[in-house]
Amino acid sequence: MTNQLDSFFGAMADPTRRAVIEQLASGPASVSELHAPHQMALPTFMRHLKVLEDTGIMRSIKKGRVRTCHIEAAPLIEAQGWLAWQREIWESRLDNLDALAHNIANLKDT
Amino acid sequence: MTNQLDSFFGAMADPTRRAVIEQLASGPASVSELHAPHQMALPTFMRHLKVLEDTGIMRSIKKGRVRTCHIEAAPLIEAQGWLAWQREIWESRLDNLDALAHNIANLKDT
DNA sequence: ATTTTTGTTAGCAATGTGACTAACTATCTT
DNA sequence: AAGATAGTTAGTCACATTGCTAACAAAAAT
Repeated sequence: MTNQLDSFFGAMADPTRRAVIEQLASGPASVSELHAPHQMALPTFMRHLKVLEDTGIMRSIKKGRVRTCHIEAAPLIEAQGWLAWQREIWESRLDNLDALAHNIANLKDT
Repeated sequence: MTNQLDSFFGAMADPTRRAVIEQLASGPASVSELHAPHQMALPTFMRHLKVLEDTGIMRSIKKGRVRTCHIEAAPLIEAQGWLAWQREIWESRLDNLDALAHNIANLKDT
């Protein structure tokens, strides 16, 4: 029962990592470009990148001394799917309750 | 920059808590009903419920000796929205790349 | 050939997380 | 009134997470 979702949500729980995702969403970037907006020390930041890469949310290749990072679609889609699925279930349930309420109202009217 | 998303994703990072959400999606349930499918000790399980409640994903009321839990829509919607937004951004980017690739192909053809 | 840039490795400290047991309270049931 | 049921509180423990600094390596620029 330990899905991909575990590590995905874990990865997204950190604001720094979400910010990296947001930045990467508009195109690939190098480590230092990604690091620039953040206050923390570079090694600390690298650990965040490692988490993203280990989860499969991000991939990177090193060319010369520059490592370029880019986003990977699959995990985001899976997680969004899970949430959408949950939402569908409880929304249909709410609809049923709503229908039930209407039926009761109609009974009153007749 | 420390949104609701922080605690939301943190809450969803645990399989036990996701299982609770899944169970709650099909209707409210008591603490022991929610606990039943899980091996862990009750106090441990209660902590998971507390996390869900603190995050606003779940709410509960106690009547007599039974505490009944039900799901709360807002945070799930917000998170799904964030993911959808991210996805839109990189999908449009991929579309652009695709269009670019086509243009290049067309240039070759002419 | 130096120096600068870009990233990496190693090791440490503080805090957070998820699990447990034991003991307890409050509410139904009998 | 006694016992069973449902949940709670308190205290402990191991491990993961997130931050740091210092020292290092490899590539590019001068």
